[in-house]
Amino acid sequence: MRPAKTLERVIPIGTLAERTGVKVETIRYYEQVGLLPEPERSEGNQRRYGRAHVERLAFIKHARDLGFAVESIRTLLRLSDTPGMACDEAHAIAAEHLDEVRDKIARLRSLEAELARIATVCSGGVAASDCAVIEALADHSHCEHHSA
Amino acid sequence: MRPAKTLERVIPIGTLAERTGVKVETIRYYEQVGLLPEPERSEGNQRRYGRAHVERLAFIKHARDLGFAVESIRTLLRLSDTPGMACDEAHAIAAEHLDEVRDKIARLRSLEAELARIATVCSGGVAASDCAVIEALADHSHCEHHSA
DNA sequence: CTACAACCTGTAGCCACTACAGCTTCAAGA
DNA sequence: TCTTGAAGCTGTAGTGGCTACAGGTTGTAG
Repeated sequence: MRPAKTLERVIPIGTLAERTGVKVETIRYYEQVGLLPEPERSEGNQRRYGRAHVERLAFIKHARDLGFAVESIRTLLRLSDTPGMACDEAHAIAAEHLDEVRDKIARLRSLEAELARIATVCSGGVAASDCAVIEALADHSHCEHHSA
Repeated sequence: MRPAKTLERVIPIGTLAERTGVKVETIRYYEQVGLLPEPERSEGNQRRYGRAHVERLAFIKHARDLGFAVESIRTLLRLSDTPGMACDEAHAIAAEHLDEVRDKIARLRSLEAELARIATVCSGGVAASDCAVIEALADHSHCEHHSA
């Protein structure tokens, strides 16, 4: 007897989407940009995926969720495909991305501080000519933040 | 005698760019999407800006630096143009944006934590088959983070 | 008057999708 | 076996907020 549906050896794109949490259109996009290898096709030209695709797409999704750029993921996948290759490069990509994330957090925190200041002063209800939000945006003098 | 160049009443786009820190192309873009009103033109069809444009562009730049979407800025500008209008809306926009920024910070912090974990374990030099970065991305099991 | 920087318009590209139009295929029920 | 409707297909265009050209015109200092 054949295995239950959720354990089948080849699955269509919709099932792959469900199983990985990646949308159908996004899966086709990943194929188009060369992240996901082209799968076999049914007689009627529909994509049929196997276990390897599920794993690879899960890898991609995990990396995307962590904010890695598609270009970085391409490199990470290449590294994971060549097991003899040194891990230095993967480590460098992760470390660099971590730096970027930390930078982004720092910048957002300074935005948060200024926004909080602006939003607190103005509690609404006043005429716009006196609105602290508008005034704060119009007047750049007493703020020391930097461009994004 | 005429005033010094930096104090002139009408300025070309390049000077406006210098004075506000907004690139020439971006200024034209803001005009195109209706954030900055169309200025007068010279006889030769070149844009000539006045004091009001400098102020409005500074407002826009400040708001963009704070991460406000162009659409929000459009509303904020409209509010600042109608001085009788209540400030509630401006306050709501700022408060909502502050919420978004805080959300973003929270999400980035959880990314940071996982990236730090991944990057620390793997210090490079090992073969990719044993690389903690690759493994962590391939194996989703011991991580509880959520999609972006 | 000449040279050259600065300006002009319009279009295409960036990232990582997302949405749609207009078609074909698959699979389950009658 | 036939029908129906969900799911699949390709290709194109749109998102946001710019940025980067190409190929021309204007402004201005020497």
